[in-house]
Amino acid sequence: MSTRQRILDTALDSFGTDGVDGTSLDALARTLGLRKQSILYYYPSKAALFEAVVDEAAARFAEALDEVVIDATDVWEQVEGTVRVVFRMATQRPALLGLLREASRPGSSVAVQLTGRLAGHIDAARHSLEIALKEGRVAGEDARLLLFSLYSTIMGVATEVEVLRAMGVEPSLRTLAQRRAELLRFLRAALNPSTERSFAAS
Amino acid sequence: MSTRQRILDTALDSFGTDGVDGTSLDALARTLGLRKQSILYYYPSKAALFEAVVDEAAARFAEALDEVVIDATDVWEQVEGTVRVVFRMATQRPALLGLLREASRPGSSVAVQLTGRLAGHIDAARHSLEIALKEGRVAGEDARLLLFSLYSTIMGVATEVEVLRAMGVEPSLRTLAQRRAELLRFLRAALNPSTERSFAAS
DNA sequence: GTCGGGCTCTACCAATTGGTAGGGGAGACG
DNA sequence: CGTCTCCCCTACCAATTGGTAGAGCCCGAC
Repeated sequence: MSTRQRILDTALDSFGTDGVDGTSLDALARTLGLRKQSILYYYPSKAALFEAVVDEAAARFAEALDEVVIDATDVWEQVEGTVRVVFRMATQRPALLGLLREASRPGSSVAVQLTGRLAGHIDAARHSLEIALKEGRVAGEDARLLLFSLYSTIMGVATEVEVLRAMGVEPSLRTLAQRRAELLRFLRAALNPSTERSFAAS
Repeated sequence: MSTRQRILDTALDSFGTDGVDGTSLDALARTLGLRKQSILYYYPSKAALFEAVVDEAAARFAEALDEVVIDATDVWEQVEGTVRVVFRMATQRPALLGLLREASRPGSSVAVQLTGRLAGHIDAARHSLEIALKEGRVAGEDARLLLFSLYSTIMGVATEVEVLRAMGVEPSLRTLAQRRAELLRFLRAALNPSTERSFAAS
């Protein structure tokens, strides 16, 4: 792999795990077996490197989601596929999800950039949600807000490991399957159109 | 307000907004109209200050949740109340939620501390969920995982402002009410016990 | 008055930060 | 051979980092 790509990869892991502010170019170079100046040769500044890393992460995320969108024939399959993709990432490359979290922090400088790269997928998802809503195949009022709720749930369940611990569940491969099953059940119930308004308080 | 408390408050806002690594003691002191050494007089190190801030945030969060738990007579009211509390914080003190997010980052040194402080509330919530599950009043398999899903959804919807923007919704007071209504509808549907397994794929 | 504790300050410090300037080696190509 | 480009390096920099040492000030108690 080219040095340029190695830097990008290592930076993604480090930024996604320790945060951008928590990662120094020196430390990054050390784990790469390089000097900091070699990093600055490829990327003129730390900010530029971060932007490149965000682009890389967005590209990988989009790429993984593409499989889902292509195969899926309806909304529920898309949700299921997205959960599959996100959970795969959570085990194989948690730093990638951490980086998305880092880049989408309120007030982040790269938030616009990140969301721009994923705009196509977001639009597609919103569109199929809109259709499904109109046809009464899923429950909800606003496709955008529904998509937002779905995203929050999936990403939260996939990444909030410490919260999971707080609930008394130690993260492991065995509990991961359970978590996924429970998440899918949760989402399926939330999208189920047949029961709107049938569950009143108390 | 005492200087000690002022430091704690300002640090909470700064840590919650810019992150711990993104906040220097010098900058913090500057916004306080003090020298950094005055901060270090009250808190012997930045790490100690962070721990104190985490405790403070946990206490405020717990305090706000207490109102909910006291009033609530059933699970759904607790969920509704929690959403109310979290959304109030999201508008009145977003940095507090930001700090919870910061403190619960995977691998965070203060994660144990934070979750310890909230253990009582977590246990109580899990307990009432367990009872409701047993009595068939809510849908689900595992109370802990269900609580985890609920938390992820609520916190995500309340804090992921940039994602919301990506969905095409500009955060404002007007859309906030919509977001909350849609979130409540989403959660209500997800918890609804009457429809388990009635929504198959396709 | 003066003593002492609580509080904030000035003065420093070594280490680390992101970044600049430029040297040198190795291979491609004339 | 020369030289040009690509790549990684050493050397250096000013600014900032968290943290130490200790002086001075205010104020209430004795």
